Amino acid sequence: MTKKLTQAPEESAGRKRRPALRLAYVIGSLDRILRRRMTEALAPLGLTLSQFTAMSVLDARGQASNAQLAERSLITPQSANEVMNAMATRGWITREPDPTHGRIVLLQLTDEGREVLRQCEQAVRTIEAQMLTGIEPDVATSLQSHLETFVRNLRG
Amino acid sequence: MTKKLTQAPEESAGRKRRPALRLAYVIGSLDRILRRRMTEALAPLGLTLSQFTAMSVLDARGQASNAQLAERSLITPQSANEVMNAMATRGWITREPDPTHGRIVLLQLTDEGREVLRQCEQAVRTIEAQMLTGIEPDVATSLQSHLETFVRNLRG
DNA sequence: CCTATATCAGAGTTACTGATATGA
DNA sequence: CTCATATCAGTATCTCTGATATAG
Repeated sequence: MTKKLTQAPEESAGRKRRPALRLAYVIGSLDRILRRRMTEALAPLGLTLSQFTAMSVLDARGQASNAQLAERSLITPQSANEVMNAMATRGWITREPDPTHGRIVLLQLTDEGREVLRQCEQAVRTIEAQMLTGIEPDVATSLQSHLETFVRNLRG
Repeated sequence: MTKKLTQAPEESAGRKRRPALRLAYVIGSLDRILRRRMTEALAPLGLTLSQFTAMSVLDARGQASNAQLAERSLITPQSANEVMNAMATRGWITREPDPTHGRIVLLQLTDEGREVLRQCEQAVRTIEAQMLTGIEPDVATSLQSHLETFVRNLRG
């Protein structure tokens, strides 16, 4: 580590202006490296990060329309549709018309899709474990809770 | 908010399998929404997020070669070069040959570049403030410290 | 000759905006 | 008729890989 990261801004220190690392910058850096690592880890399994995200959301929801999935995944319906096309081609999701609404198509993971997703989660777990080296479990839990608050604050 | 985010996994609950939200997923979500917000906020100022990141790194370093900047910004030298082209065109950075090495070009922010960067940081500050709504300052500090540890763990 | 740096050129990816069709 | 959903098509942006020139 060439440079120590100080968490407290020292703007009052005067001449030796060392711009404080913005929280957004740290999150951005973390995101960047995490995204890269996850993309690498998911590639051998045949998924992009976007696809993994969509599959995770679908797994959490159990069932969803393309519009719902898009909103949850923070992408446009068009993008979600494109991602889901790749998933459907590989037989990882099914598309069935909603019995109560002819236009809506309900998306759902297949058993094979769930299996692939489990493998992906295992790969991601490994990365997370490295990331959390030296962090107490309860600290990690608290941290995740706060990050979820951040997301809510920005969405609201 | 249609669905409350629970932080504790409930896998033992049996049938109602609700996959725990992975920490990576939360970070990814936060990154996604934060990136979008920052991109929107920076657009009126004429910078992309990548450009802002590079400018911030350059400001923190004071002076850097293209190769150094690329490494710090987590992008390739080619991408860094492209980003810096745009910055140089607008007069926000200068490119001077390294007196000790004819091939190396030292990059540095101009006063105008620093001014633009300050405006950008102000815009980003606003987004951060919204994100941190309801969070105690010391908690935010601790959080940032932990996130920096995450980055180190993943880089090492 | 070999390595590192800078930089030009082309390619691939990803998500976006716009437009169209259909069902409630 | 109006709105929501799904989906096709084209576009824009970003970063990467490959290749070239030069300095130590």
